Amino acid sequence: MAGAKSSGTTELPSRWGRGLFCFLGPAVGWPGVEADMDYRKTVNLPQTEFAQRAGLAQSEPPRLARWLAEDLYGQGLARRADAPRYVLHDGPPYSNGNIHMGHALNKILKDIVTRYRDLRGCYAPYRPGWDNHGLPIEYAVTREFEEQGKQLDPLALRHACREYAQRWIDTQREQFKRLGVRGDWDKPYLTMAHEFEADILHAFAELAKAGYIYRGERIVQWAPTLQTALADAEIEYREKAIALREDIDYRVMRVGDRHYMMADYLAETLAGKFGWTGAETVKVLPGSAFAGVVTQHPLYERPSPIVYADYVTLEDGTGCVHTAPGHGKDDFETGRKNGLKAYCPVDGRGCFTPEVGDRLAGRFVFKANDEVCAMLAEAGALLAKESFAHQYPHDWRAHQPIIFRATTQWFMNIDHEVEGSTHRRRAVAATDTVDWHPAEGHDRIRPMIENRPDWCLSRQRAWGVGIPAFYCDCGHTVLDQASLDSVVAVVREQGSDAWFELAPEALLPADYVCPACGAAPATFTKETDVLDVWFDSGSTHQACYAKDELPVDLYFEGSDQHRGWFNSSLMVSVGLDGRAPYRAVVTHGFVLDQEGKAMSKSLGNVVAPSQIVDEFGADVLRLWVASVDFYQDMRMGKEVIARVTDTYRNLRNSLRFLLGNLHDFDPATDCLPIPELSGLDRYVLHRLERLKQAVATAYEEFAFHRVVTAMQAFAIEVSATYLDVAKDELYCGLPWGKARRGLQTVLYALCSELTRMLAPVLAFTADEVWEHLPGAHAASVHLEDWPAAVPERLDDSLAADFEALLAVRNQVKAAQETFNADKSKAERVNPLEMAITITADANNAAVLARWAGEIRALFVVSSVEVVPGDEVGVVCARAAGQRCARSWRVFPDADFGNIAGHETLSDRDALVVEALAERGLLPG
RNA sequence: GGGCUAGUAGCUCAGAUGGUUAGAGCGUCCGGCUGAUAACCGGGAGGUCGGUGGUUCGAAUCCACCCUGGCCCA
Repeated sequence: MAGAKSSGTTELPSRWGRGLFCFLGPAVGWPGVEADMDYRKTVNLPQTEFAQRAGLAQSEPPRLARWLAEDLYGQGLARRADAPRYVLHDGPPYSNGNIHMGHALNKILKDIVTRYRDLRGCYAPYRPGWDNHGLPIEYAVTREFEEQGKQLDPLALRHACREYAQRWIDTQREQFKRLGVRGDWDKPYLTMAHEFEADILHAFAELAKAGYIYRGERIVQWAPTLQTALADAEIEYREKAIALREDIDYRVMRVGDRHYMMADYLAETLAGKFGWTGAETVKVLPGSAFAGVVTQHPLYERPSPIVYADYVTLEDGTGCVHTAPGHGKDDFETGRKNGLKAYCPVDGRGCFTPEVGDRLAGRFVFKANDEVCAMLAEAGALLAKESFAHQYPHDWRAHQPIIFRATTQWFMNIDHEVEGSTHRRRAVAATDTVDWHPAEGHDRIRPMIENRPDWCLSRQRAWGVGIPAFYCDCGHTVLDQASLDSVVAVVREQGSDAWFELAPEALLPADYVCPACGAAPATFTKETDVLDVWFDSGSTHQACYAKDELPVDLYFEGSDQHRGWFNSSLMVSVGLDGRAPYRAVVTHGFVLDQEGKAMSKSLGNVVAPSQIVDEFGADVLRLWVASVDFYQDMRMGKEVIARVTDTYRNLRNSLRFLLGNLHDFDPATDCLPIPELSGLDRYVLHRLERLKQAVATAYEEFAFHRVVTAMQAFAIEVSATYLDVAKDELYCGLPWGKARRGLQTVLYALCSELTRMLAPVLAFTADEVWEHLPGAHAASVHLEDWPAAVPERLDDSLAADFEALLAVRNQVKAAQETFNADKSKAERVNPLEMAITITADANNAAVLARWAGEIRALFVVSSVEVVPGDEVGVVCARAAGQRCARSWRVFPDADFGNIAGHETLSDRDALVVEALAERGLLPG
């Protein structure tokens, strides 16, 4: 209103005066008939600039920009320079694509951890990283160029991949920053950085020197479309009808002049399928009777021995399963047990080689099935064919069926013998020293290490760190200390492109010659495989930390990383340092949709973090992250976010109310010592102290949902049992009086401490609260310390009393409801205007008597009388007396209207108004 | 197909070693307040504890099987 300004503000000495009256309307006569309206202006209502409605989507970006401009992260670390270190090592996301909810969850969880550790006084840096090499990027880039009709040579392809990776790093970096994740965003670690590539190579070189690395024949999962061997992680399984099974087993039957053999159990069924009539059983033999029998291949002049394998079943087929050791993992194992060679007449494109004859040569294996069937039929070896639904492995990029090939690859020997033990046993033992959260994580990774195969490190790709091996014409493979050290040095200088660009003699020491034949490097050829990207990420701890900084305190990733990063890092670390690279590992589950289904593009149920951030703000997303039990899978959807938003608003409003009632409070001069506080004040501080302990424990245990649950429950409880109770004194009491200052002392403690406790989660909002908090404090809540323990606040006997009082209070509330239940609206009595009579047993009566001075306020009624009885009972009535025009409470006649000039006020209120007048603090 | 894991009110979570009518907060409904107001206070309703069958005097808690999800693997 226009008059507000013209009326002016009285020049006042106290903060209180400025705060209270700056908004007052035009001067009004005093006292007068319009007194009711005027008294309203003497009421000390909450004031704060802290908005009720957050508008986070708008307010967060500028706040974030300020943090970054002021290098809040750097400032925070600087103040902890000499503090104990707490290092969380970031698992690098792959630099490809926009971030999804899983990324957001992971980064926010890490941020909560580092912010909490920082608050607790640790030097807790966070250096984000990115995983850059690898097939997905190479594949995407290759396709981009293919669409333009271009094909790149390896070096040009690598450059394009590098640029592509860098673009996504920049995009993801901004997306992560927007979540409020604090860290060294200007100096992330990148696995494609030259130094880093050299470190990866160094890790490989050290393992090679220690004898872990070998080159061997191995069945690999080969993606014909991509023309590469794939890691286990790059395989997915899809249903596909592909199987044709050929036979041998139990019953021998004669049909015409031919004899057949098949599973006895299936014989009748099969006879029907084959349309046999008059087939006679010649003999039934146990499978074991065929040991050593060698058969003739139906198509080629080749023997086919009979072997045993447990994957033969009687569900389908004939009980006789074609086994090709060169083309399947199970087959390969069976072949190995029986000394069979891995025969592999298939090239890298997935096509048959000329070995198999003209009819099949050059044909893609999956398209040759019909031809193979035709050949079998012509040979008289095909009786019937059937299709079966069967899970078959597909590559994860092109989603095409993979094939199995026996090829030459580089490996890490997991059973390498070390110090009288083996690498595998040492790795398993290393997991025993790690704190796994949840504990089942240990049960999950242990069998994976116990059973994992050797690590195939080779990838037939361009975008990666080249495996630094040379081959001499004499047949010798060069991979020794001198050659390795030399290549690492060159790569450290020039990046891993050097491996692809330079000739062998430029990569090797000047005087290097083949150790076997003495030939000069000029005749060497270089290995063309690059390292598996899991080796890159498995080496990050080697690249990011000095030996004396390992192991780091924490790895915190999705539970899929038991097989991934936790595993690969462990392999490298145990190999090089003989121990795990982490002291503790925390894992989280996956983000599902509202119905509990995995999010997928095809289901159309994907919720992107940007959707939540743009509509509700990062703090709401952070609060969601903190409010779920992340050990399990988490659901995300409309209802979930709506509830989180409610929680956010409740917390925000509670803090706002605290701030609003501290507008005239200076903690430096106005705080009261604990003994001078009311019982209820002290009870609330006791509760705050207990909350602080519980919340700290929850943070320590990574149980952030317990942080949120406890804090919200506390906010609700305090709001109903304290803040609501305190309003009369806060608004109407003597502003500088002891009672009100006592309340404010507690309110200040609540605001200051709850905000800091919330800061790791509500990074933005806590910072905003801090701007409005009175008194001296750091510029940002993120430069503060965790609220110190105040043992003097703890008082269990006081707490017991107040818990009893609150139990009585519940009965009072229920009685008040009953009292009004069957009354018309006009007859109902506002609880504040009730006089209640409490019947109480001896124990409760004693407690009520002990706090006689506080129970009227605590029960938020006009008067309380306690009478002895057998059990607690409450009787309600309309209070006798008069309603104060200022405080709206009903006072007994004796306490009302006795102050001249304030006949419509209680004596308490009248005296407050007089006191204000005395100090010249009245409007007008 | 194998390993690990989950399924408690609409939502998010509690519910040692099996034992009174399974709890909390939010939401919902009803009421109050209108001096925290797109707030605040009070009260009520809501659960066959995924299903079935067992063990037991007694099970959300133990066993078996099944269903529906999730991660990893084959």
